[in-house]
Amino acid sequence: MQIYEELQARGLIAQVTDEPLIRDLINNGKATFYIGFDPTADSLHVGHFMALCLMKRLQMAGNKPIALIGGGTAMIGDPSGRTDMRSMMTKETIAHNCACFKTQMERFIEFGEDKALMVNNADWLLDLNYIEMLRDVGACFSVNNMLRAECYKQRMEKGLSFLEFNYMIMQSYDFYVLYQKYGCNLQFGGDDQWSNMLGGTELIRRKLGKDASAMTITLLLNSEGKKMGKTQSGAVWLDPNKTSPYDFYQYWRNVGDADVLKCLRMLTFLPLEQIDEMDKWEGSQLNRAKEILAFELTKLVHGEEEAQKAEASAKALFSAGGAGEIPTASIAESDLIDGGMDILTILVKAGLVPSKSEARRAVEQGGVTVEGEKVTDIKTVYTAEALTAGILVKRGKKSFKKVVLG
RNA sequence: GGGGGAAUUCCCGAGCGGCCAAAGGGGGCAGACUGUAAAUCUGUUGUCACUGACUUCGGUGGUCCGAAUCCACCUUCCCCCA
Repeated sequence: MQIYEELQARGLIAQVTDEPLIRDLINNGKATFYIGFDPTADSLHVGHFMALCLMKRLQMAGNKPIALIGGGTAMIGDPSGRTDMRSMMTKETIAHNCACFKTQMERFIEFGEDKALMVNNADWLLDLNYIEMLRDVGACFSVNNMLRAECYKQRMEKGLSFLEFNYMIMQSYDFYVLYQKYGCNLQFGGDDQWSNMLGGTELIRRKLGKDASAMTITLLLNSEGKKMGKTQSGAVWLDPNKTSPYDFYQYWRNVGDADVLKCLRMLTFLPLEQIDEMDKWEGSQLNRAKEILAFELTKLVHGEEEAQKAEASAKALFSAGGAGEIPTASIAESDLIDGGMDILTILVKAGLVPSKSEARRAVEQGGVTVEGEKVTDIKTVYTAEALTAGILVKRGKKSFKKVVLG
């Protein structure tokens, strides 16, 4: 099975401009492709991870990847898929985010001569002259067509600023620059980028009379049609300081039954035959598939060692017996009152709840356990001795911390 | 440029001088049931020194014994006309 067919079988391909052409390009290693990442946060998240995996897959098939960091486009803000205006980011924030992206990407993709390139569109976008730009490429865009684009449609009701309206032109210009500079003949991106990407192929056709292709990756949606990789507290980050490997593992361990197989196909590098085999599993057997999914992804993102730790912790906590590494929270000696600490303070200090009120509720509702014993009194105090030895505090079914003094 | 409307707690959205920490829904969290799933039911959902106190209703001032509610100015957004 060749790469294009594999991507298709994994359900990764959403839309393509010209299927036979793209198939030929990537199956024969003739593509120089780019994916853009706008530095809107200081860490990559799961959505980016999919794109990086795709880069890797294509690279392994002999194609040349270009990772484009949108230091310039981030100054504008992509309106696609958003119902409200993006808040404008300062130049400093953007620069910082670019640096963070760069270090994270280097862990996944090997950059260097003849391997993969990393470029920043700030390098060409920031110095553009407005009038020249308008005359040069502005004439190639039809406002009528742009307004018909899906990504602007939903913003027509809520309002769309001229600034954001220009995003498509900037992204198209990127493709045009990369085509000329590096012979980049293919663009990848999330499916929400489709119209922006078509803008690029159109621009290249008009300006250079050449054909360039575009292909989008299926957005990872759960069975309810919501984007995956998001929790109530925000995105699932790749940065271990923002989302710990354990939490990362747990996110995937807890995906719904209906989504496991799709995630395995789209996100892991496991052979398709193996995944098809798992497809036959049913009911509680799926738990095994979830474990595999969580382990594989944690391994890809944080390394095998961290994945094993996360898995061991999870097993230790959810099934009796077996000691794994449990996330630890330490308490300072100075926080003790009269040589001890009450349960509410412990919960807050351990980061298991955001406030004492919430800690109180958790205890009152019977959701807090210490060393396997349910805590019923909000005034329960733990002595320094007990804390020095370390106590296992459990809040709800899925949050745990080993709390230790020192 | 002219005219009209809006800004409420995580989100949507009631409230229009005291009975408002603010209805209802969504979401979240916890409990029951389970398979660390889904569905369902129950409780809960500003903070703290929690039968009480404190800080919230875009911002700043003001009226009043008392303001999310009234007034002034400012900021932002939406709609209509040009």
